[in-house]
Amino acid sequence: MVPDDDGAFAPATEDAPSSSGFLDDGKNTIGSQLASRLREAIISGELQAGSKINLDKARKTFNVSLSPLREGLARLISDGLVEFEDNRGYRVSPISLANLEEITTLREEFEVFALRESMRLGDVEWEGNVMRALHRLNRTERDAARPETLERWEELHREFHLTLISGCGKPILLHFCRLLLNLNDRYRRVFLTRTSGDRNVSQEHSEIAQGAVARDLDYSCDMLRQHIHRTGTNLRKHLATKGIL
Amino acid sequence: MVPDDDGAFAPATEDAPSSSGFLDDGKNTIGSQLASRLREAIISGELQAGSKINLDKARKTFNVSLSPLREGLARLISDGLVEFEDNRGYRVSPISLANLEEITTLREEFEVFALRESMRLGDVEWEGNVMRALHRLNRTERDAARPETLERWEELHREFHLTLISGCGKPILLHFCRLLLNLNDRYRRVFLTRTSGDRNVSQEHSEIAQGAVARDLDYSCDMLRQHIHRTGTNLRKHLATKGIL
DNA sequence: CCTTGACAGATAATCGATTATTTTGATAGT
DNA sequence: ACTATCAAAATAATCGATTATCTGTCAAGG
Repeated sequence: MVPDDDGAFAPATEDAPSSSGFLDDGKNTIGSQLASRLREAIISGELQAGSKINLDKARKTFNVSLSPLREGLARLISDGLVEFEDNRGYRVSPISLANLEEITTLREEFEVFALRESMRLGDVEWEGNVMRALHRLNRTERDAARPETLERWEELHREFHLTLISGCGKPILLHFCRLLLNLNDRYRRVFLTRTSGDRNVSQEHSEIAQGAVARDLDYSCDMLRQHIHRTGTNLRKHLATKGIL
Repeated sequence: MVPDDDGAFAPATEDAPSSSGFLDDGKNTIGSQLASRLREAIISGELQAGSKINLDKARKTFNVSLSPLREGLARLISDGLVEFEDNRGYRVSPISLANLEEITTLREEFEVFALRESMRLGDVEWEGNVMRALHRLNRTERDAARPETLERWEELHREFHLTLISGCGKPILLHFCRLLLNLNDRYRRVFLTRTSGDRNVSQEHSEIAQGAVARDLDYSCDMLRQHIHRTGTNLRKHLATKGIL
């Protein structure tokens, strides 16, 4: 018997760390694979926000049948990246200033709460994971000229933020945070190819992580909140610049 | 009748006040209808927590084909009521002490936050809705001997809590709260047929609502937090009594 | 005994075709 | 011109059958 399953919202077995992939990495069914491909397509902006998803075209594009296509789309609904209406089909969730602002606010609220809980409850392994995630992130160059570096950086950045709060022992909360991070990343991927000049993001991450493993609750939480807030502000500016309502 | 969740994080399509329902209330496709029936079956405990959902049996029970069945189940995954694993199928999300405790904690955190935002941002219409929801709830008898009254009460209770926070102007947050309320209601439906003797729940609701429309932020939030906390404590006791691990 | 592997039955995933619903576009009446 | 109406086309939903995967059982070999 497995000791404990994590109730609702299990950690969604994320992609295996490329290196030691002897454990079957999920992604078995066509539906799953589609979900991944579509998720990437949406977050990267390849599929435009707000646009309708025509099932027939999608079916041909991906060379699959309706069933797995719907299956995949259904998962993206859980992720908040796709919306659905009976008899009207699916569409990519629209973006808006209000939506971005809500995401930022909720991240400040929940991610910070989750960090606090992690610091309160996290064990040594959690600390180790945080430091590793930080190191890997800071060692990765982010060159706007080479898209593949951006993609890699995004992945590690996401991983860092999730690791930071992974010690909180609250699967549902983690699920919510993962969701918000997804939603947020779409804005960054689409609107921010480079960091604003007046920020040293690496250092921000370091400060948060150092504070976290040192269990300096107030400091670390405050840093994280500011980090999230700054990103939100930057994104808002870029959204305005590129003329989104 | 409260229309069930609108798929993704839709901008809070205002629920039609039960009376004037001349507008087609959704529930069009078989998939949607199934989702509702299954949701009710799970929350009411008819489908036991943790149990496997055999597609073939379910297909026969409900007299439908696989496609809409999967469709319906997919929505319950978004609701956190069903879990899924590739090639292993679906199962009703298990319950546990840890799960209940997390739900309670998160409700205290999120729902209170949403209430505060509602008081900060809600307009007069919101106030009216709150008072109406309170009135309807308090006017409804809850008789453990007659299950239909319990069901009705649950519906109005859920409606009250959602209305209370409906003024916050944050669709994603509302979605999260609705989800948590769903998960929480399952515990209450299964384990609490009557209110603990030392509580006057009607009065608790009244105090919260009165404070809310009076914009007494600290008071109302405090009352709500205690309200949620007490329910959590009661449920925990009953869980223990009935011998759940 | 315990492990390993192969078979068979159960179950989930997918497909191609069919049915239902919505949208579009043309036509007739005011 | 403007709206209403209806048929045709586009699109979504569903079905029944087929294929793929998993799970349990049992026999052979260690």
